[in-house]
Amino acid sequence: MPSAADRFTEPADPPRQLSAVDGLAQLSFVIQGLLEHRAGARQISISQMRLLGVLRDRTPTMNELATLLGLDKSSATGLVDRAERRGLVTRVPSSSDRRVVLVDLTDVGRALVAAVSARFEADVAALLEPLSPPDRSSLAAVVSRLLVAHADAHGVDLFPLA
Amino acid sequence: MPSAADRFTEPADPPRQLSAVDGLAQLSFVIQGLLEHRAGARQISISQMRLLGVLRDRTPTMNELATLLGLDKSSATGLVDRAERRGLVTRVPSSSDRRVVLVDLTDVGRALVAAVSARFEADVAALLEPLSPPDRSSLAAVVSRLLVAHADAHGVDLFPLA
DNA sequence: TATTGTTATACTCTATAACTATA
DNA sequence: TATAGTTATAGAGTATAACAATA
Repeated sequence: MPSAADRFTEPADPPRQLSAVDGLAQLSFVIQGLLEHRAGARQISISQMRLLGVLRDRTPTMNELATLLGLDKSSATGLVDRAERRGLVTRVPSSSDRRVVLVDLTDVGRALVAAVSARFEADVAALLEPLSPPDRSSLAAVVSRLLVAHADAHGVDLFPLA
Repeated sequence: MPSAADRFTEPADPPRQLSAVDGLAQLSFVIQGLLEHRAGARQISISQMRLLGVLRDRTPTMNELATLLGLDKSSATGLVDRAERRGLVTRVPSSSDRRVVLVDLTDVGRALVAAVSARFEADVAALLEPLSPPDRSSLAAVVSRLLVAHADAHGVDLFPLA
């Protein structure tokens, strides 16, 4: 695993051509870093951002939420507790089953996730800016193919922000 | 931010063509998930994995280590404490300055990071398997260009495993 | 009895501030 | 005084196990 951090100690590193494997691995760290930075600017963790992202087009039960985020029920309780304390989400009792709690975005939460997402996507777009339009679209096509193949093979494995 | 998690509730989702921005954002989550999974199989967190990765080709001081990982000194102390308790790293007193502590991988730590890295890289390689060799190498070329441009623009921003 | 959600508890990870020991 | 590292403390995030309320 060649390290980009090597540039820290070897600044004169000649630009080498990375393998697709190494390049994508490094790129994934860069992109996660962009998200962390944009979310952090609003005092939001990646976990909170994923929570808000999931809620953008859903009002799930606590149980469904935990499954969507790949967390234990008790972890979801804590995550929602902290988000609720900050006014980003609300707990709504279900009318049909008194055991069930639904989780919903507040207006503040919705505005926050929209703002962070927009800035993050702009960052990724800026990252892609050195590419020519044809390069960009062939990259999009190749990456789409990878994601579709991966989703087909693993079903429900991918969990981006939302 | 289109969500891959949508496939959870809409399994019949037709394969859509994602934009390069959305595709790369999602792909970064997939790749981070692969790493988390392989590290987790050895009871190792991403933070511990990054620590071990940094130490693969360095024996830094605590201070250097904190800088390399982008952490506060005190966070590095805790990270190294836990790794040392598990026999993955050792603290070595500096011979030239009695305030300084160097951090080194143990053989166990070195074997662990090698094993996890190898499996993770194989996972990424498997992810790329649907691509034809020419597609793979053009992907490698494009991604390399992005990383070089990003490194040039931001200096020391990229922090993969190591 | 089974399910939904919370609570109790414990551990990792991170940060800030104060401290010790060198330099 | 300044630097290297640790400790004290606090909070987020996660998990397991036990629990209460409801079905």
